[in-house]
Amino acid sequence: MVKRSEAELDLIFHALADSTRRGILRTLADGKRTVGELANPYEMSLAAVSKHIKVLRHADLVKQTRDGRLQQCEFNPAPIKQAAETLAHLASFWDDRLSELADFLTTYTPPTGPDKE
Amino acid sequence: MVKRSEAELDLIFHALADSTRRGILRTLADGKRTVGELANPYEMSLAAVSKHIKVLRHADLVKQTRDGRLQQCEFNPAPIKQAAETLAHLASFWDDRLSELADFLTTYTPPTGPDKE
DNA sequence: TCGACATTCAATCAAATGGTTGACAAATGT
DNA sequence: ACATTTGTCAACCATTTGATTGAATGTCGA
Repeated sequence: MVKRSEAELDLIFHALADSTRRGILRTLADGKRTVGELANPYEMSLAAVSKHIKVLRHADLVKQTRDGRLQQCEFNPAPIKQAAETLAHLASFWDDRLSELADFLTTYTPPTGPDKE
Repeated sequence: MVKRSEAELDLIFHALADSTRRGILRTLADGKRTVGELANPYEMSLAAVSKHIKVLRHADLVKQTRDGRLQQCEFNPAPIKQAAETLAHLASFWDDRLSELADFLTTYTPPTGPDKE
């Protein structure tokens, strides 16, 4: 029942509309990663990946914190809920399942990645 | 379990990343509409809305058929399934609910709109 | 057949996107 | 102090997006 603005949904869906960014999110779903670790699999420059991460941050899908000279990125699933609500409402069903979804996501804690806390 | 191409997901999420297009889909979720009916609520030109619908068609979210001199637009929820699967997988849970979702969507028939069949 | 209606197409434009490179900054190691 | 590592920023470029307007297409009704 979160009051979701259309502008937020724009940011979220736009962030998801790129396979590189979805790939980053899939990696982050497994746990925290540094920007460098996230950039490694891709052919493009580090700066390009950094910009993709910035888009994800702007959509609040990724939280980033400095850890020494590393930037630790963490998946934030909360906006996914908004996206899922939108899809669910579009299909106009499933609203009973939605509360479970919301509960799960608000209590979700990502697994720890290969990095040390 | 359908293995979907990243390119398709690009199209689907991109189509969803615009509030006008989401508005059009919400209207269509209620039943068929003509291009003109869909365009009416918006300030922008008919041509602009026509192009938005084209984007939705390209993502296979809308089917369009000619009915006399009218173009009837119909919501196709199947791609929503792919988007939902992606979100579900990102949150890495929920996979048991996914089959219900898939079943629902593949058998889904939209309600009839204010137009006559 | 003529004209009104419904929609698309074509040309155009400003703004946003996604990529590059090089300069910069912050933390660490020697 | 100085160089290295890690990442961001700024400038630049090509392409795409989202909008407009006006012409073109197709269909119906008189």
